[in-house]
Amino acid sequence: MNQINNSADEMTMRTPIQCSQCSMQSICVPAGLVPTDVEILDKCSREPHLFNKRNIVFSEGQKLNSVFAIKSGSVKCYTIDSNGKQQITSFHMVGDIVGLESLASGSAATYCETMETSMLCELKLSKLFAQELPKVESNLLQLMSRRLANCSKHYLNIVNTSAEQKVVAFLLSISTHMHQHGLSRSEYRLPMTRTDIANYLGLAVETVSRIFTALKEQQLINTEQSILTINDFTALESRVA
Amino acid sequence: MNQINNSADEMTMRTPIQCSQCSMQSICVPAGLVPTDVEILDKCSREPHLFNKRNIVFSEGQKLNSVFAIKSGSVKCYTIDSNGKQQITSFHMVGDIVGLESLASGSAATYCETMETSMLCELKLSKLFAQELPKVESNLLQLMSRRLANCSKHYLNIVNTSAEQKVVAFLLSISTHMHQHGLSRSEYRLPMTRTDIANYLGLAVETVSRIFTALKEQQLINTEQSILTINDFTALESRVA
DNA sequence: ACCTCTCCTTGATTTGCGTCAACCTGCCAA
DNA sequence: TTGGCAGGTTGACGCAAATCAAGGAGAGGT
Repeated sequence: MNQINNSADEMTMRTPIQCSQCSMQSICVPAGLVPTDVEILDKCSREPHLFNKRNIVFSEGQKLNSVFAIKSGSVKCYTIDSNGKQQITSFHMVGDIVGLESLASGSAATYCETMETSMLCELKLSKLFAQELPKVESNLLQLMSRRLANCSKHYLNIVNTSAEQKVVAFLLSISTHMHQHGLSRSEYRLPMTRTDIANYLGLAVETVSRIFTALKEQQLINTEQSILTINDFTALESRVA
Repeated sequence: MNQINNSADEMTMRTPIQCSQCSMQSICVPAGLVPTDVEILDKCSREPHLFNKRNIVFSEGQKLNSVFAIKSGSVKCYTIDSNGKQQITSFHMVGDIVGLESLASGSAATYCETMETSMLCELKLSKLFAQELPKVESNLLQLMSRRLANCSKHYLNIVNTSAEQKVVAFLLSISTHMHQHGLSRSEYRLPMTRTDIANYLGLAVETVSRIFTALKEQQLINTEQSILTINDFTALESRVA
């Protein structure tokens, strides 16, 4: 998996290319996707873009009349505050749709940057809405409703919890996401750096690092390279309760 | 304003009644509402409910095929975690729509409780979607998109800021909401208790109280009863930057 | 080979805020 | 009148996590 990404990183194209995966719709949609996501991903107009690691998909304030479906890879969304400090607002991985917050204003609310080589499908809103598909809006509504619910959930993880609880809840939430998308929930790649995690959770890097080592010492998790393995779900879940 | 609420508090009806405001649509919609809100509020089926202070509008997990538009008053949404602790996820005031998070799952994601005597219009989703109105979904989409954006904003206020910044940002965000709804941005009622604010912001009550006194000592704000007055916007805004 | 840069880790020290405790006020009921 | 209760304020103290500091490992460039 790492190797695939690394070799792909060496390609430097940023312009839209024909996506080999997307020529086959059946492969395009990961197994286990929830129905709504499938339906929206199916609307993918077969113009997937390949983005290199650390490429900007869109910038804060940029006029934006599309959303992006993540076919592979992962992105982080962040704002830059008045002091120039980056604040990550969300991570998105395979199966996610990015840019929903921009729908109302017509301009992007955050920067969106790939954390690794990624493939995104641009979904033009005009097409989505104007086309024959009457159910897309309902699907989008469902998607956003779920996103709002997730937002509250993340919020709960942030407010009134210890640093350890935040990190554990974070790892478990990714695990859940992976599982929902038909991937292993006990072993997955963590595409983001400790610095990114710390930023996202409102902690210092050092704190995140210390918690990772503590969890490893307790044999609850393992990390090799960027692969995270969860050894004991029940123990972890009891920490966040 | 307080008097009106107090007298209304003495009424103990919880069942739907004819809303005197709603019989006049023009009064029903507060001046200054953003267009989307107006359009959705107009769909209000003229069956506003009067809720007493501290009434439950809906409960977590409850089957829910409606959203609620707040005509007057205010509510708090909260979850109860496994330890029985209440965690407030959002406050909503006049002009807001509550229950959007429940749209996908069909059951309420949080409890919703009035903080004062309030009038809410129930908007049945079946009606909204089945009816002639083709634009409602788009409007709802816009609304949810904006809500998502707000969610991120609140998140930014919570992560990586001092207790003072959280409180100041909180006060300013309410000020903005009031202003958007045609009310005074420099003087408004704070319907929630210090305990609620602390819970919402992830702080201790004592901390919130100390910050209020500090801000008062610096002449930045004033509080009499539950009326909050903002004396110096620029000074406050510089604190959160 | 060497340097630089990013990412991660660990230790020592400091501090912001939570916790505990006490007290005041206003409201309601007996 | 008294007592109970909820909400708010203030002070003293302790701790969890930020900050400061240093060093190691790996990747990439010259």
